[in-house]
Amino acid sequence: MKNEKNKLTTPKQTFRNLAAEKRLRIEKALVEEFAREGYRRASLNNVVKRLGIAKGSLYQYFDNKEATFLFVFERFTRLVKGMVGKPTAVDCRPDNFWLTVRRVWAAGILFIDKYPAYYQLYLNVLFEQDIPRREEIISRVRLFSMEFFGPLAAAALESGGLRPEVPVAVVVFMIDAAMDRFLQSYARSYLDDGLELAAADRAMVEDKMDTIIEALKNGIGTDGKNTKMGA
Amino acid sequence: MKNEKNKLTTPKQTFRNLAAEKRLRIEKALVEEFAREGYRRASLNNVVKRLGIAKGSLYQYFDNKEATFLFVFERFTRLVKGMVGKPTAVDCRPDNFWLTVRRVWAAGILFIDKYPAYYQLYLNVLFEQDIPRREEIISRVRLFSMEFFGPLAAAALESGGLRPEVPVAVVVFMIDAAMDRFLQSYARSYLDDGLELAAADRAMVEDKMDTIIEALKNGIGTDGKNTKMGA
DNA sequence: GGTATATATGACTACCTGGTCACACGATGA
DNA sequence: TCATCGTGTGACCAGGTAGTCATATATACC
Repeated sequence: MKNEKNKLTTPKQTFRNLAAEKRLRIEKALVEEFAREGYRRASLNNVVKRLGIAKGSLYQYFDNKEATFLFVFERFTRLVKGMVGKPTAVDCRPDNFWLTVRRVWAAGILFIDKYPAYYQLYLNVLFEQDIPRREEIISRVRLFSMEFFGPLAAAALESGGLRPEVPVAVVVFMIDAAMDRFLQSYARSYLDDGLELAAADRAMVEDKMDTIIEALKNGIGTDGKNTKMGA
Repeated sequence: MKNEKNKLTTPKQTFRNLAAEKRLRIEKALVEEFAREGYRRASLNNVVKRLGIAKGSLYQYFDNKEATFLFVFERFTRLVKGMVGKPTAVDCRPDNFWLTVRRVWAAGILFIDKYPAYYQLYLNVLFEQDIPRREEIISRVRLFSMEFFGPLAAAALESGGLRPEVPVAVVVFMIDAAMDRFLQSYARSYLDDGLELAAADRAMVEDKMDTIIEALKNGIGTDGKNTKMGA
């Protein structure tokens, strides 16, 4: 996990020679365009127009449209790993599994607040077809969550923190499903079914999150009370 | 709920005069195109080319691209309500809440098997921007599920089938989140995190579904055993 | 100054899109 | 035979796209 050399793409030298300020301005314009329009519909004409630079310049920075996209997506994965990796690296011993879940979840909310365009970009990637190197791209994020929660859940199961009759894959599935849907509802109000996250303030959002985590933990039904105690 | 007159759109008379066989051929070509490409990128040029008819003909059947899309989406909602409405209308008394959940869920799986292109179309609608009359369209399906499960869950809560400290909105949220993610994983293997639904046969898929429903009911944790009994 | 190199430019191409429209076709009825 | 009418046609239009390239400009070194 140390070799960061397996990049998706590298901008041209010309781009790397640019002043940091200009580089950031270009990156921002690109991510905004891809976030708003998705990959296919995004227009580099539009990007250069808003940036006030010539079309040819952009092609001196990147080989083609695909390269611009892979560049901003690479930045996205870095931002994600920076925000999710940190709060969980502190203490992720198996006995506080749910604390970790809560922290990752909260980090997701924070990420959306801080980088809404990047999250939008990610959603577009998830559900648009013909994205360049799609499988590779998605697996970089999805499998990150899977590889992250998987071992954690396995350890929690081992130490009796999870019901033994529920397979680890199902545990990860349910947490991921609830978290993803929650964050999607948070970021895109029209996907909200009744939680009304868009209208809620920070404290209310975290409160709803906690309610859901509790419901994941304890279940929402009453008629299946055969909770076997593990270890 | 009886007046079916509030249609999204109506094709032109010319289309309605067509032989049923040709109508179906056109509908099939349209839904396939929208499923594969989403709304914006879908090409009517492509559709007429594959159908072997002239561009002008299509515009004698529909006013514009938007009308073709709304037409196929309308068919989708009808198909959905036909498949989900039926198995649940049989007996949806509050005491078999989980049975209803299971039936709707299974109907979803069946729908994907039977009309994969229509489901794909739906996913595209969910996550693409600038879809014509988007909010109206999404609410027709999303709220269908919400308005359907909401009262059902409220009744189940009333009769003691659900834990009283979990709000109805959270119950609906969790079931919807798990079900949606499950169906998405089933339909699009690249969204599958570890359930491996694409490689599973019918019995295995239903088995995994049941495991998840059980986990929703009873929870996946062991440390929160304060299950109050309601009524 | 001069020269070489790196960067900026925008008109241009080739191609695609949704939509239009003048016309062709064929059947029906007088 | 002529006229009408519903239907089928595809060249055409305006406008969009990704990508190119000869040219202009700025910078750096001598």
